[in-house]
Amino acid sequence: MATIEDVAKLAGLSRSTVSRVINNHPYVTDRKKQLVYKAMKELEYYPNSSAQRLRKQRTDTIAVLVPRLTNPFFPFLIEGMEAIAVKNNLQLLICQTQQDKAKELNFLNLLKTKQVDGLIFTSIENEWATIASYQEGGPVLLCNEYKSEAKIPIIRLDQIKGSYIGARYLIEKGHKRIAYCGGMKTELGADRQKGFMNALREHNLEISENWIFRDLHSIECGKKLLREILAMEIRPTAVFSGSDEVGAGIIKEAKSLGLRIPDDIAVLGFDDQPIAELMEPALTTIRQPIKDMGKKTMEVMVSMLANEIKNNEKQVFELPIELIIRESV
Amino acid sequence: MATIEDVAKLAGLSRSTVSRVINNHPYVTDRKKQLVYKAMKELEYYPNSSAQRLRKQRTDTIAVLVPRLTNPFFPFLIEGMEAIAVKNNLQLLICQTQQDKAKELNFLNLLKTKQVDGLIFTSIENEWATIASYQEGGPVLLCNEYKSEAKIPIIRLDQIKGSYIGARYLIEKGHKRIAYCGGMKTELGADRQKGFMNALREHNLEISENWIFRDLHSIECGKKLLREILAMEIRPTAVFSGSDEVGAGIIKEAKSLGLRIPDDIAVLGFDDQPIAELMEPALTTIRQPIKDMGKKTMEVMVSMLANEIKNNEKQVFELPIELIIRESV
DNA sequence: CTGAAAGCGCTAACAT
DNA sequence: ATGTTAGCGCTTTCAG
Repeated sequence: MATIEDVAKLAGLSRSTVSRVINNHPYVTDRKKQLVYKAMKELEYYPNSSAQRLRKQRTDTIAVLVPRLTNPFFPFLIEGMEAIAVKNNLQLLICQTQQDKAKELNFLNLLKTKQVDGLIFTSIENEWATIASYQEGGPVLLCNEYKSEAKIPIIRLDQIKGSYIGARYLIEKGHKRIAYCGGMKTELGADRQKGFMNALREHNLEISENWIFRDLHSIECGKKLLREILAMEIRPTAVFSGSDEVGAGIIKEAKSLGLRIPDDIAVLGFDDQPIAELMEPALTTIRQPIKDMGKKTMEVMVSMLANEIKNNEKQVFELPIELIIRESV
Repeated sequence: MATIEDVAKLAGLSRSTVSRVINNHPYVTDRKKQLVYKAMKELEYYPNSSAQRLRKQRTDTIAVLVPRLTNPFFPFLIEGMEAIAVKNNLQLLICQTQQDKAKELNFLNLLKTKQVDGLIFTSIENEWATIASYQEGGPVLLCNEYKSEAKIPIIRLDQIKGSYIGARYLIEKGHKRIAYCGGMKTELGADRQKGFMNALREHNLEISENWIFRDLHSIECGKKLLREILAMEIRPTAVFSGSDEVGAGIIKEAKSLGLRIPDDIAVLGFDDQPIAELMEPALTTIRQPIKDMGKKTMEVMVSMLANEIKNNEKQVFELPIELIIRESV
C-alpha cells in the first residue's frame, strides 16, 4: 500500500504539501495540487486512518450505546442521529449493551482508549457514579433515558406528562381498574409511574400492588401478562402497557382467547411504532418523537465537540410527547 | 492522559516490558507484571487505540454494510454476527447505505484507509465490477444478497427453492391467479422470481405482466398494492408479497376495506419476522434463518482473517429455508 | 527475561 | 507557497 511518502516522491514534492492537499488547506498552487492528485491516483493512495487519528488526536467517531437493535425504537433513534452526524463528517459506532452492565462499562473504554471522541447513552445500566468518572475522555450525553444527578446535557421527553395524559385518557373512557406495566429501575421508569399515579390520584382511584407489572418488554411478555390478569379475582379493565410490543402481545393473546378489545380489556401502548397501527384493533398509544430526539441529540453532541456547550454542565432539552388515539381504548 | 512511557517510568521499567504485559506476552516476571499493573492503575492508563492500530497494522474491526437498520431483518442478522464477533475480539462497524450507491462506495474506503480489517455486504447497490477492485484492502464477503460473478465466499439461502415452495403452496391451496411482488435488480430478486415462475410453470399457470410488482418494501407499499389490485378487472386471488412488511400492509388494508383473508385474497409473506405472527390473520410466510446466517457469515470472516479461507476463492454456504404455515393463505 | 531503538503513516509548527 | 523536522503512542525486532 502506498504511503504519503510515495505520493510525495512521485509528485516531486514534500510530504507536507501532499498532506495539505489531502486536508484541503489553502496556499497550495493549483499546479502542484494537480501534481499531487495525479500521483495519488496513479498509486491508488488512500490515507491511513489510524495514522491520521494518532496524529490529529481525533477520530471523528461517536459511540452510541443502545440496549439492542432488535427493539425498533433504537434504529429510528439512530436514523435521526445519523442524519445530523453525516452532515458534520462524524461516524457513528453503534454499540449494543444487551442490557449488560459489564458490556456497558466496556464500551466506556472506547472513550479512554481514544477510539471515539464522544459517547451517547440511550439507556443506562450502571450506577451513575460509576459512569461519571469516564467523562474525562470526552463529551458524554444522555438521550432518552436520564439520571438527574448527571451533570451533562440530557435530551429527553417529559415522561411524567406522557404517562399522565395516557392514564387520564383511560380514566376518561370510564376505566377505574387499570393495570400498569413499566420498570422502576430507571428514572424514566419511575417518572412514568409518577405521571400515571398522578392521574389516578386526581380521580381518587387506587391501584393494587398486583396490577403492577415490572420489566416486560416483548410481545411474549404481553401475552403472559394478559393470562395473569385473566387469572385474577378482581380484574383490571384496562392496561397501561408501557410499550407497543407489550401492548401488541396483549391484543394478540386477548383475541386468540376470544376477548374483545377494548370492550373486555382496553390496551394503551407507548412509542407509536409501526406495529401500533397494524394491530387489529389498532393500538392507541403515546407517541415519542423518536427521530427528532435523535437529531437533537447529535446536534448537541456537535456543539459539545465545538466547545459551544460545556461538558460538565447540566442542561435539559425536552421534546413534546402526544397521545395517538386509535381503537384499543 | 497517561502514555505507556509514563507507566514505564513510574514502574521503573522500559516501555517494552509494559507493552508486553498489556499484550499478555509470556516471559515477564510476575513481580514486574504486578509493578506494571500498579502503575497503570495509579495513572489510570489506557492504551491509545489509534497508536496500537497504526503499529499493529490491524484494527480488529469489521464493517457490516446494511441498507437500513429500520428494516428489522438487519438487526437480527447483526445480532447473529455480533455473537461470533465478540467471541473473536472483533468489533463491528455498522454502516447504513440507505440503498445509495455513492454511500456504499464511500464505505468501501474504510477498507482502503485501513479503518477496518474486513467488510461484509448484506446488500449490494453498485455493479460488482466496481466493487471487486476494493478487495485488495482485506477480506470481503457476501451475506444474504449475492452476485454469482463474485469470486469470494457467499453465505446465502436458496432463494429459488424458497419462493418455489411458497408459490407451490399457494397453488395447492387452489390459487390460479397469483400476484408477485419482488425486485429484479438483484440476483436474489431474480432467483426468487425464477423459483416462483418454476412453480407456476409446473402447474401450467400464467402470470400477466400487471400482476408483477417491483420495489415494494414497506407496510405502506403493501397497502397501496392492494388498492391497485382491487382496481383491476381480472383480479389475482393471492399475493406472493416478498416481505412480511408488505404482506402486513396488504392484510391491514384488506381488513379496513372489509375483505376477508384468505377467502377474498390470500397473502404469503417472506422472512418470518415478529409481525408475521401478530397479524390477524397471522401471516403464512417463508422463514429465513436470519440469525444463523449472521453467525455463519462471521465464522467465515474469522476464518478469512486467519487465512484459513482464501480471499479470492468462490465458495457458497447455503442455509435452509422453510415454509411457516399460519392463516393468511 | 528485559531494554534500546527503530519506525508504523501522518500532520503541524517552524522556517524560509 | 513549500520544505524540514519533530513527534503522536505504541509494538517489535534485536541484543544481551
